[in-house]
Amino acid sequence: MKIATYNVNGVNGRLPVLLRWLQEERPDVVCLQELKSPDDRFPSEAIRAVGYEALWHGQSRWNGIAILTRVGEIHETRRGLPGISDDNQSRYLEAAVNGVLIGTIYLPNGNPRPGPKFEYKMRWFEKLTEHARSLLDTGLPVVLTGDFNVMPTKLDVYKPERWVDDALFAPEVREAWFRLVDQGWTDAIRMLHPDETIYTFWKYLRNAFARNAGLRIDHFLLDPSLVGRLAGAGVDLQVRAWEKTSDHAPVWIELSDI
DNA sequence: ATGCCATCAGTTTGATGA
Repeated sequence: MKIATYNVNGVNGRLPVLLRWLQEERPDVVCLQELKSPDDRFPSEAIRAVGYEALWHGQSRWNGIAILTRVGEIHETRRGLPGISDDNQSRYLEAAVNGVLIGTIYLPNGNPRPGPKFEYKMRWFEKLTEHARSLLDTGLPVVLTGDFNVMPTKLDVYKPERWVDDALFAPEVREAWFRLVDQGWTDAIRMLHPDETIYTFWKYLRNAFARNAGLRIDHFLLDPSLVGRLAGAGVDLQVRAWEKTSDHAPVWIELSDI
């Protein structure tokens, strides 16, 4: 089963790119972030026309996440994190799909740091970590994936020295990441590619993609029961070069069948 | 230190992003 995550930066503005990528790569399950669409404008018909059922949790203008599948049904298990009011920021959606519990995440950016947005990011991270603990305790196969807005190590940042005060790379944010991962999760990309420079985001500015001045902020976390099934992982870099593309590229993992 | 570019709404500039 191939599972992908893609921060589309506007699902309606990005629709041609999204549909082309779905048709060319045919991932089985897809998590989307930054829909920037209210629920009643989510393009479910266009997505269904290329073979995918969808579950979405949008809001006007900002945030928003979705889970797509072309294998079986989507059984929603949660929208919004426990302990975080989800009334005005749609950032977490969870569903059982094809025998795996999938939580998709759009973790707050947190800039500027310090400030209320950074405090919100840290609070959100804490609540995610609490919920992740409860997911591990179920013993079910679980994938947590999406835009975590954190570069875990300096290998994940072009020019790390420029990012140490930023809300995506500040020490306390990386510490929060490792508090989460050290519960027993596996960073799937790093497990298969421990030493490679791998980025998933490049600013639109200054020709950043052509210079490979990027960040690795879109991640897959696997619970222990899934680690043995991890058969591949990568980034669909070609998509980032298309016209009217997102500033993120799609990221994927392959899980072998049981 | 800032802008660099791009999304959205909706009318045109402002909030947001990373």
